[in-house]
Amino acid sequence: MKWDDLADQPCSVARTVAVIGDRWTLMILRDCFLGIRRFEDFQARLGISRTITAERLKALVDEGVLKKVPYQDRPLRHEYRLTDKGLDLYPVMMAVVNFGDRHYAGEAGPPLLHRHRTCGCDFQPVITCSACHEPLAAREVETRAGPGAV
Amino acid sequence: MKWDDLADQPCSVARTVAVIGDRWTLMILRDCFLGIRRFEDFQARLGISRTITAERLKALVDEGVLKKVPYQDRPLRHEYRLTDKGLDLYPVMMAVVNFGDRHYAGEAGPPLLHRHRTCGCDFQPVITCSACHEPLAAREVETRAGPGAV
DNA sequence: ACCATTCAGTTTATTTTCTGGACTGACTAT
DNA sequence: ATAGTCAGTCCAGAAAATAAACTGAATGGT
Repeated sequence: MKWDDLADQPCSVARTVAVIGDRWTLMILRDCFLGIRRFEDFQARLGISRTITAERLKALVDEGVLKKVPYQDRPLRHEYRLTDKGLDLYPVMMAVVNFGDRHYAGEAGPPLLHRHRTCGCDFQPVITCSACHEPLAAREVETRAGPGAV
Repeated sequence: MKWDDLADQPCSVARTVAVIGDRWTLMILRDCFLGIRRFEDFQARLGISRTITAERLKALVDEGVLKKVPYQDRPLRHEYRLTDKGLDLYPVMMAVVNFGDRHYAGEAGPPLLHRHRTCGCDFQPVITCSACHEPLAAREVETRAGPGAV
């Protein structure tokens, strides 16, 4: 299978992975959620080739995950910001962070802490059921074909 | 930067992405959560080269996300199962699925439904704050250096 | 005994992608 | 005039992915 064919599968994972399922794309998104906006900053922080930085940013813009917003004229320059669709990736990011914190944090603890402004506490993300609001475990879930199945 | 250098960064996203941040690895994990266990089944479902299937499965085993369990002798054959560490990736998967359902489901609706056995309802995953149990929004969160920072 | 089939890979040659480094172009600051 | 900033593009070589064939251990049929 080719990478682009993923987007055509009747699977929400495949369709999403076709967009964000790439090491550098995920790292770019991490930086976006940390407030990075400019090409040179992505480039410097990631330490990857400029070609890939440019290509991945363009792909994310084409997908509607990021948008280019001008921040100066003469010379005209743009910065990259998360769209509402991009912000919807926050749960994915937090789930990834949480996994890293659990399994790869050193003895010192996690490299970053997250504070919930609303309640003022440092937190871990907890995934819950939209129906009963209880935390979800993989083994408690049954999957079956939905309306959009082939 | 090289791919392997990611794992050495003081960042939980980078460390996790070093393990799962690859299109085919994510697709393999999707299948694991759907109950696929055997090499030939992964291979057939994904339609990717056998080389990559073998290499990715091996990497996931080396990382402790999957384990090889013999299911017959003569000839000795193994199947791949999620470890407890692998099951910890469930929130990541569900977050990815949820994003796909929101943004890439056709008019018919999502291709798969998830039912919470505990409460009996179809659900969407909701990410909440471990402290106040309210749903989390990206804009309500502040990030700062934690104990494991450089 | 012989041949086909299953399963889990490995090998190989070719195609695709990624990399580092140099370069472009519009402008500002000294 | 010269250097510097920013956002890229271009290029040749290196690395990774691909399809397709092959290996090897065993079973099942005739």
